[in-house]
Amino acid sequence: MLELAILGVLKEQPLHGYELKKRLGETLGPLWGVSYGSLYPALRRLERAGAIESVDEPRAAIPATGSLAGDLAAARLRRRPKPSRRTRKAYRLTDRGDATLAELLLADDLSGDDDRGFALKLAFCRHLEPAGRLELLQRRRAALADRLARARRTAPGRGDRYTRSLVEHRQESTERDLEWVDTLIVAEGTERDAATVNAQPERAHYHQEGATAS
Amino acid sequence: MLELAILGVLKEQPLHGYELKKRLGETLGPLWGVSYGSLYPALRRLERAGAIESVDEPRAAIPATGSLAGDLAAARLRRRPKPSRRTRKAYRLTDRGDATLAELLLADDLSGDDDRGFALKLAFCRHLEPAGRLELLQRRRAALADRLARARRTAPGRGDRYTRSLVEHRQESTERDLEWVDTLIVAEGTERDAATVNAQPERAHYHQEGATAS
DNA sequence: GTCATCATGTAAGCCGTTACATGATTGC
DNA sequence: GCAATCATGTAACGGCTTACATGATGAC
Repeated sequence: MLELAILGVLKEQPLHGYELKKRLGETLGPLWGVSYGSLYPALRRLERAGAIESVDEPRAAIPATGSLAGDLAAARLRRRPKPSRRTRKAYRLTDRGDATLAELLLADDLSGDDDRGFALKLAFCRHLEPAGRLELLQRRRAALADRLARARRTAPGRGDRYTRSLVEHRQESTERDLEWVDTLIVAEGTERDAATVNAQPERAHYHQEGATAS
Repeated sequence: MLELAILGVLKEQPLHGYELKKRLGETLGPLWGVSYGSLYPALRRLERAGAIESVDEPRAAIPATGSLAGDLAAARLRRRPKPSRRTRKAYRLTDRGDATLAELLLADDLSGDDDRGFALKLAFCRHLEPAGRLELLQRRRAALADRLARARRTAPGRGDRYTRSLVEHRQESTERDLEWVDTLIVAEGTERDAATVNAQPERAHYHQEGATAS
């Protein structure tokens, strides 16, 4: 999970550990506070695995992608009078790392079951092609539906007042989660239709064809 | 957390590890699947700490509390023709374990922040006196309110479509959690009032709740 | 007598944490 | 020069999991 988060953030721009941690804290929010004790070892692991590489001269590595934050970071790294600064290693995603990211995003593991895992994947799923994104959402949907079915199957009267209320509340939460994922799936579909229409403007009225092969 | 769960279950009746695991699976539901690899060491720790003690002859230890499951377990343990069965150690909560349970339920630790921790405590908070229960609920309320305030303070437009939707959904969930805890707090208040009323039996026609005292 | 289940345990590992140690850069 | 911050790392531990090893009991 950590590695997925790291690759996801580095996909957008090269960063060094310290700033990476801050960025993770921002984007994942209160959802996950990564610590240095796990971050730096993870970076080394990823580097050894060839998923990321350190760039000693970040000014040459950042071609002003148009990302505001990226440009700011690049500027910050640039504006140093002395070319010392031997510490502070920025890491950049390699092609292999890019593949690894896609792989991790599609992995069966913590997609449907683990709530935090799904949130994490969703936060980075923009780096996935539409089909993969849809699959991720549908796996989640299936897991939630299953959880809900299980919850409904168990006898409703068990436990004391508190446990009953807890179970009931959790079930409602699951129902809402399911509805939410459904809206995401629908949005994904209309998004794809819009893209199709944009690609072939003159044949917009033929949009029956399924493209369901998964 | 494991120890809290174990003590909470054993508070109701003595059980041996195997059945304890099943019971945990039932009451905590899909929320938590404990494994033997953590359960048995935890039992030994608790025994060394004096919080629980093993009862070799469970038939003498279960005085038919009226609990259906308890009686069934006792019957199961009773109906063996040969008095062998040296394996299978049932554990019973000691007075010290009782105190430990109350302590763990009131600990600041995972009450407000950790969702799973709160759920776990709520599932066993019936073993707490009303004041402690109220405090638990209010700590949770405070944590949720804080989380919500933080979520509202951050700029709403950040991130891509998926991240925005995720953040929004999480915020709504937190709002619902907060409302739910509020209803629990209110119920706690009316419960206390009802208890006061019950102390004066001429008002018995107010009895909303059936046999809540375990 | 053998198979499923009940039952207890150990070993290794995973994935993260906290606490600590260290050093560079910047602002005053 | 000194403090605050930036920045990287290590060591020890925590809590739980999986996989494995072992054995008793009961049903057929």
